[in-house]
Amino acid sequence: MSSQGEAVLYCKPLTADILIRRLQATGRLSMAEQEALKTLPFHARSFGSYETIISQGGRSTHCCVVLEGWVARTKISARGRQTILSIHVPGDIPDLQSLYLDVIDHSLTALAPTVAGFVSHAAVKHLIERVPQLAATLWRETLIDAAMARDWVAMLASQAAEGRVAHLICTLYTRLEAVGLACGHQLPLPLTQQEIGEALGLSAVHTNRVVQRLRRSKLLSVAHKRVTINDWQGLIELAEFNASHLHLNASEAPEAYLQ
Amino acid sequence: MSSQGEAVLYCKPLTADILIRRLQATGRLSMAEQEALKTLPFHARSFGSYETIISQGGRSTHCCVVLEGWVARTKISARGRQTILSIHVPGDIPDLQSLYLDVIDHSLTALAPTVAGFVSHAAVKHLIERVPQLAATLWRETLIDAAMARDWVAMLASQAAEGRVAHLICTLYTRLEAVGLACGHQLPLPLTQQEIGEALGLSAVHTNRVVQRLRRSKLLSVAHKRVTINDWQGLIELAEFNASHLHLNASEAPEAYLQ
DNA sequence: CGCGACCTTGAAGAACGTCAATGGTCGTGG
DNA sequence: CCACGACCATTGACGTTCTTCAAGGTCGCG
Repeated sequence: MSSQGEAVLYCKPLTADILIRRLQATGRLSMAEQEALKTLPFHARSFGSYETIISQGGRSTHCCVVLEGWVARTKISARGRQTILSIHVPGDIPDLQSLYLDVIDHSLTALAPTVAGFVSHAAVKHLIERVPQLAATLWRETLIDAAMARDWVAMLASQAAEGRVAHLICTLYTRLEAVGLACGHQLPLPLTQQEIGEALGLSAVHTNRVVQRLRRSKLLSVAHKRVTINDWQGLIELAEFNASHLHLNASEAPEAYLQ
Repeated sequence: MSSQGEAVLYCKPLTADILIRRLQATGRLSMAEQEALKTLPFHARSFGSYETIISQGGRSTHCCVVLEGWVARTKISARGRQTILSIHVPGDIPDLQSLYLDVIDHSLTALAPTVAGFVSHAAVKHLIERVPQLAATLWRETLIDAAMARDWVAMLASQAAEGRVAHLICTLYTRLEAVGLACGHQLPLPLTQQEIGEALGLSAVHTNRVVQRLRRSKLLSVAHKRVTINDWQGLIELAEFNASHLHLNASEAPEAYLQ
């Protein structure tokens, strides 16, 4: 864990907030659970773009919650080529699995200036003993993470480049909206086309051409690291996107639910 | 759940055996856990090739353990094309996630004559209340499943056709070996080339050509639905395969662990 | 024997990768 | 304020990989 800024906080309202907001979006938290979460002691730490948050191969003693910014699970192949396995936004806990799997098989990298909160495994384990219902909630969270990975597999195996890019935009929008970080079919997107390619298994050049095609066909537009979706329905159809695997409560992400 | 044969059994030694063998391969089960697992009541049921075990979109009340045969998670896209999300062998619990996610976002299909054991969610939940350590064990099992999905993502995003086929063979061999269903670099493989293609995002024709190339380069040979790996090290390098994401105990799967 | 399921082959074209060069934008230092 | 460099998006040309269509071939099984 490399570091820039650092501070110990007993859950600034704001930071506990995003985690609770996320867990509320995929389930129902009892008051007891919310109170318990607010007692979780964690360190907050800032990372610059491309800084490594956790490195592959290590053993970790803490779980990391994304508080602000963008994080990717990355893996570097033997041939030195980087792959992005998943992309995480505030409220996600991208290494919750480290609670029970000691060796980390991928790195966590900041894709933009990011603030992450670190909670020790011991604290989490103590918490779920004290509030057993939270064990189910957190387990469920890892199951949703797995469902997202399977959805990603389906996208890679069944879609050509255009559908993949469309799918990426659809998921990111839906997930950001669920935690209140996007609305009105607009979303921030700090990724470079190179990185989008690394996530989708495409070259940067081809990614560029595909993005241009999506713009020309009026599905979306891009400006200043923000994407505007001009034709949500069209994008969903192209992507064959179905948000059900995100297991969001019905109130959020309206359109995506109408199959 | 369609059905052929059916029988209620209180854990035939043989069937509890494969599940325990699998859980032993990825962790350590205490005697208490083993005893508890043996009390789990389940139905066994047989399925013919291509029969659907659980259909997408339904809600499930049971978890399904593969006792014999081959099972795939499948998804049918809007364009009617089937994708295989993952492949499961005896000892796997391919829908353990249904315990906390009520809507199933994929189907389970038998790829060969298969026997599956069904355990009600209620029974599992009762079990993990009684033996809390089993909750961690089963949670961990779902985390390994997620790690496998991420590995699959990395393979699809970073590998060309030859590497993908090599990777598939490497994982299947390692996993079968872990439960004692393969050894000596030979494994049963009932999948058609069409299905291998559906799993790897390739057309059946191209899959065929790639398999031929692997045979001509002496990496493996195929006969009577059995694959013989002639050059394990070469196959691993081509596949960039690393078994660490399977989290098997070091004693199993020897070579794959070096590197 | 004949049928069906699967594997194999060829040919043409679409999708995608690589290499290399150009242009745009932004922040920084002079 | 301008020049510069860094980083990113964009473009063209060319080669490779992969898909699709269509037509055999092989093997096991009724």
